[in-house]
Amino acid sequence: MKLIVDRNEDVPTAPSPYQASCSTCRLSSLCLPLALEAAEVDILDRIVQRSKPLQKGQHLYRESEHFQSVFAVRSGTLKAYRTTDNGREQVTGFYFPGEILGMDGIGNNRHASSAKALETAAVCEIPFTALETLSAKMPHLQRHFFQLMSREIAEDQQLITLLSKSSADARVAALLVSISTRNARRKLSAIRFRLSMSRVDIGNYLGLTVETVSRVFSRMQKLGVLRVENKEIEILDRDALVEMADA
Amino acid sequence: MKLIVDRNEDVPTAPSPYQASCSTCRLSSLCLPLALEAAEVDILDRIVQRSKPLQKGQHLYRESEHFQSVFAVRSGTLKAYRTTDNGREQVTGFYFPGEILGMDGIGNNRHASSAKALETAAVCEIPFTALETLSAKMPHLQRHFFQLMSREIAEDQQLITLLSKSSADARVAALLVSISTRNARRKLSAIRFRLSMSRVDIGNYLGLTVETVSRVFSRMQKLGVLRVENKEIEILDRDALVEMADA
DNA sequence: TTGCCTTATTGACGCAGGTCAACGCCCGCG
DNA sequence: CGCGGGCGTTGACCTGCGTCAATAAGGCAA
Repeated sequence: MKLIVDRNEDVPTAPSPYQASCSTCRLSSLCLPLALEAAEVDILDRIVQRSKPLQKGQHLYRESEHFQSVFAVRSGTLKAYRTTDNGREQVTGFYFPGEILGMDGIGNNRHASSAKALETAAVCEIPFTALETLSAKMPHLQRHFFQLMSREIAEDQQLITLLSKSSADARVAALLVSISTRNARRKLSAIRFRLSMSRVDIGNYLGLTVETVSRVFSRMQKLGVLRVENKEIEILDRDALVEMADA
Repeated sequence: MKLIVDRNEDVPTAPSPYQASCSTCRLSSLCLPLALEAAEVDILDRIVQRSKPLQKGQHLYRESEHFQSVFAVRSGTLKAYRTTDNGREQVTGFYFPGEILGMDGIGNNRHASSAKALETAAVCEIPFTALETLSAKMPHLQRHFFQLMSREIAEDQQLITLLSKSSADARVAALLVSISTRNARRKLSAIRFRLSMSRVDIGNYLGLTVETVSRVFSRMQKLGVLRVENKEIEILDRDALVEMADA
């Protein structure tokens, strides 16, 4: 019985602006504005909606809901997941600040996955029809959005390869390298960070059980590759980790 | 030493037209023209290039090659695959007539995978910059292409789920159901067809060994779900197959 | 602070599917 | 038309990871 919690899971629709604009956003160099000129950013800015932060556990959207917007993460982390016919969950991705999610909903006007905040998180909502209209007028934007979608495809293919061919050690190593790299892009430490997702989520994403994930962490710690303290991770030997990731 | 074969693997660049136009193509209802009006199809037509068919084993493009075009399959089957750092191959998809491949190359102007003909195959080449230009002018086309990419993402996510959560039986069942459904879309038999890919390719795609694929086929045959005769497949109990696909 | 509940770790054991090996059957080539 | 090499099937055995279970360690509520 999670009635109380469920009641709390709706997406907030507060209208007030929570941040000035894309042009002042410190993530603009990684996000949608990336390829745009100042004047264009201002126009983009007008269609972007900002709302009050999501609390941990709140949904941004749910699978099979009507698709209307894609979202850029401003702060916090979200996970995307889908529910299989037989009721199990599959985490399909983790999204960090500067990254775009929701693009899997364009194809059928329905979200193909659900998105949930793993911690308090703020997002920018980008109504898709407006983005389309704008894209037709701004070639850079159109191109950039095609590229973002293409990269999502390429990343999914990498995950497919990982799931299809790699050992438990390699999978965990690959995830850690990925998080480390993405942190670096955001000018955060590539060697020390806090995992915002649970072991269950990690296991689910990587096609492993919690127990296996836990054992891999322990093993890597014993080998001196990592220091693990609950959710805090320190990468002691990045080369070894990269090595493990493709074994 | 496969020198002779390799010399034969280059993409043909013959200039002569191998088919009249998109408007007369019997696949136009599934392919890019899908969302377009007659006049628009004619314009699209002008950028599409047709060339001489690929022979079995020939590459359409190779991983990390400069990206220039996406391709629509006109006849035959192709497989897309990537090579991992440690040299193994991962098949990321099979492409049948009416389907588009190569979209994973847009992100970095480099093909993220290789594509190879599994049998004699004809494709239409769609130069991407021209497609972009056209998209900016034809909202239907832009929208349709966004949708195609989005669906590719959603399909990859389904494969991720399959690889992450399903048994060998379920994986094979899911592939057969997928082929069956796609055949139906093309007005071909959904219950009897010829597998254009080898058992190795199937196993590779599904994250299984050849031996396991073979055993699953035998098992399904014994259960009366399939009739397997070399590459010829007959689905005897589609419901059972669908059932198995999400177990 | 205490207490409860969720999350993580560790161990013992079993099994689905990988590995290794042998063999049969297509099919293309001479 | 016969022969050779890849492709597919089947069997026997092995192993990495899942499963089950017990315990520990956070973390949030009151």
